[in-house]
Amino acid sequence: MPISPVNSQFIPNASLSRSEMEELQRSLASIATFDDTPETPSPTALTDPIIIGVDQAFCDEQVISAVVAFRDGEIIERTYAVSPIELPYIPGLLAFREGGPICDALDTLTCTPDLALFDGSGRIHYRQAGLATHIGVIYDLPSVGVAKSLLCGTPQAPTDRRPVGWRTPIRADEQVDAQIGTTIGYAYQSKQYRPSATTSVNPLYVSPGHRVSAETATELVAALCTAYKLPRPTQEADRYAAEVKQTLR
DNA sequence: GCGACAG
DNA sequence: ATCTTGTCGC
Repeated sequence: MPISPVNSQFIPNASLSRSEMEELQRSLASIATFDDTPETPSPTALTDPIIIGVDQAFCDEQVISAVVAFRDGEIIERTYAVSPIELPYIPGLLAFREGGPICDALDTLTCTPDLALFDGSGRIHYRQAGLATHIGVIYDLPSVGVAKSLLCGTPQAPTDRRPVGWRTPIRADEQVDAQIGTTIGYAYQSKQYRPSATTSVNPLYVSPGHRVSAETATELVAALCTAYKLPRPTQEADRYAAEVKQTLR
């Protein structure tokens, strides 16, 4: 059975004003769940749940939103949607640029995912409403945000030159709409840094999207990071989006 | 005015 | 995100 929007009032509308977008984010953040639920997949039993990775590629005025579904480490479905770009990139409003296209792609998925991984932040966001949280709430689906750089918040410890598996909490600071000190995610070293000093590998910034805790989100990403820096679902979605992009040229 | 800023 | 060749290193 396919998934469908549960909280459709949050489906991104690119024609809203900036303040209206921010207000909608505060509203959806208030109903987001940054804790594990009975339906949250267990990081130590990842053979049964269906996990999807979502990522985008851009081509002129269009966005290719790709979704790759996994079960027991195998790809069971791939789908995508091509949508018009309706908004430029604005830090803090990424969901209004990529969210619509992502919903277009998710609505063509035929399987029923138990968890979604997104390229971008979840709770690590000024209003605790990053892309992963936004889409997770719309479908009421457990979701995790995996960003390659930090949008806001402060790492508890310096993140440079850390060994694989190392992590440190990302704490809310004055620019985050949360009690200062709240753990809103983790920096996670998924790949070894270059001992050569001249080149280094930055950590991933993992945060809860919806219905998952920061700790479980990080454990899930750790379990899904195999050969690459990015977790498999996201890595494959990235590759698939690029593959589709070539087709459109 | 200055600095910061997911993709 | 995207524009882009070679090159250093495991």
